[in-house]
Amino acid sequence: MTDATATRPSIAGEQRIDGSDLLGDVEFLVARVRAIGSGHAREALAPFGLRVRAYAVLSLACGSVSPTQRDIADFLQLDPSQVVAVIDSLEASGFVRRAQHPRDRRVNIVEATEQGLATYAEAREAVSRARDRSLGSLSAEERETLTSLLLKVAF
Amino acid sequence: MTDATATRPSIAGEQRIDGSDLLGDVEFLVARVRAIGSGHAREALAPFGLRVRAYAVLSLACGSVSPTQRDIADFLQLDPSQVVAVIDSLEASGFVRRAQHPRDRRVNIVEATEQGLATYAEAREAVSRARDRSLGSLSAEERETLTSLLLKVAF
DNA sequence: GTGAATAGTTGACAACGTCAATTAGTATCC
DNA sequence: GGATACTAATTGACGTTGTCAACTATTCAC
Repeated sequence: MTDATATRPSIAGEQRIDGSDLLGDVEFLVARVRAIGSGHAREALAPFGLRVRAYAVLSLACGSVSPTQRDIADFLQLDPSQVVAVIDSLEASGFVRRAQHPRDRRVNIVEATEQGLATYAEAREAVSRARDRSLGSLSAEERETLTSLLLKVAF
Repeated sequence: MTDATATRPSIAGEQRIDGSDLLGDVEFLVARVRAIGSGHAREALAPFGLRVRAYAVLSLACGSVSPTQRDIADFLQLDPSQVVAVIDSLEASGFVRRAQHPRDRRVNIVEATEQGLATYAEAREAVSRARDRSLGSLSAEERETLTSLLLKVAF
């Protein structure tokens, strides 16, 4: 009776699931870690009226080079139509604006407004704290290692 | 003209996006890696009539202990109603069946059929090859490290 | 200048996530 | 042993996300 599983009806003598092959499956683990992390990030961003997706776009808009919508779609691996929706909402919130490209009238450049920059600075802190919660089981060195390995896979 | 970016209209003298803070953001990287990985997995699983989600459930059903639907929901972090839908489709395909729990008639035990086991064995290989593509930039040792770090975060 | 390609936009549709309510069965507590 | 609380599975609703095709305006290439 020392086992918390005793009250739940599983099969074969109250034996728990073992995850079989999935526990060694990087893709499964990545999906699970993402679910955990984006859940925390979502909570952290809610007070700012931002979702995870919009935060990522705002982050790009706040970078040193204002991106085009196409840049954003490529970088975030989004369909261009999704970028439209996110920027519509960010623009409605007053965080970014669409500006003309100097030499190509097809192109929109997404610039952060003052308000967008200020909000991003705060949101960034909140996300950072959320990250600390998600990665609490890792040492600083492990975090570093994880980041660099993911970076290799991601690009 | 040696630069492939020269044909695409970006801002500030054809300078590319630098990703700003996102490149050091574990959550962003995880999301991106997941998108890449599940894309490959989806392609690999399509010939079997399986989606990524259904493959994960089938994997559990093919494990040493047949799970209950509740076990599956907990392990995959799904709402119980989503499990219903996935098992409905797996059952319609003849890959699993719902069996009675010996001591609790509320509970369904999800068992793989012969066909389910056979299909899983093949699908597993296909997923493994897809994984090799996704993780091609990592050495075997790095893959091992990545897996164990993700495991620490995931559970 | 004509034809091919690209940026952004709109709309449609399936898949996914979340939540509330229902039904059937089991456990608890008096 | 009977009322009460809890749990497993299911259904249905609703908003979000992912994917795709089509369209317009503009630029590029020959």
